[in-house]
Amino acid sequence: MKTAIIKTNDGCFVARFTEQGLAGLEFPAQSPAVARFDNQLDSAQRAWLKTTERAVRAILAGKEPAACPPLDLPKGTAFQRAVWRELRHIPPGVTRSYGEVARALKRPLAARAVGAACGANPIPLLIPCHRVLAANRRLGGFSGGLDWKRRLLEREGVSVNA
DNA sequence: AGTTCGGACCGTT
DNA sequence: AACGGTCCGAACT
Repeated sequence: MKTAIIKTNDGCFVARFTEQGLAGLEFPAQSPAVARFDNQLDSAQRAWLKTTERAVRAILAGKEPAACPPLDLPKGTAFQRAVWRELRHIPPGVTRSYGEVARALKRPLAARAVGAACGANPIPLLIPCHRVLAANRRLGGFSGGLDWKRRLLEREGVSVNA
């Protein structure tokens, strides 16, 4: 697993690449105690990095990315991957509730499990878990911090209840 | 209107 | 067996 940095106006994101594709994306750490980075990406990974950079910047601007790198989601359960795949169908500016995602997966009562799967999402932004709100149209939770969730939604033109 | 409370639900560890 | 990025209705203010 190789690590790369993506600089944006909102801070430096951390991207993790395997031989299969992008495996992880981390929000900028408040304490940039960044460990050592072996930036020895191979050529395929360098291409993925550029695609990832453009995709991240697009989403930070509230827009749909033109392209995404291949995603490598090794340690996800079948249910989690089903949730993550469903999330990728939600375009910018659109939100669903945890329960709605559960129903789309034919597990109408699994709203809480959907929330847990969102929390386990290794690639935020590209897998847009920030577009999933509580049923009362309030924010719900977010692993990366609710301020991030609110900010991302605002950039997409979504207004959220206090 | 808004808020709190309790129970029920599901997948993961 | 216990815990969550939940949900809904009921019972409040």
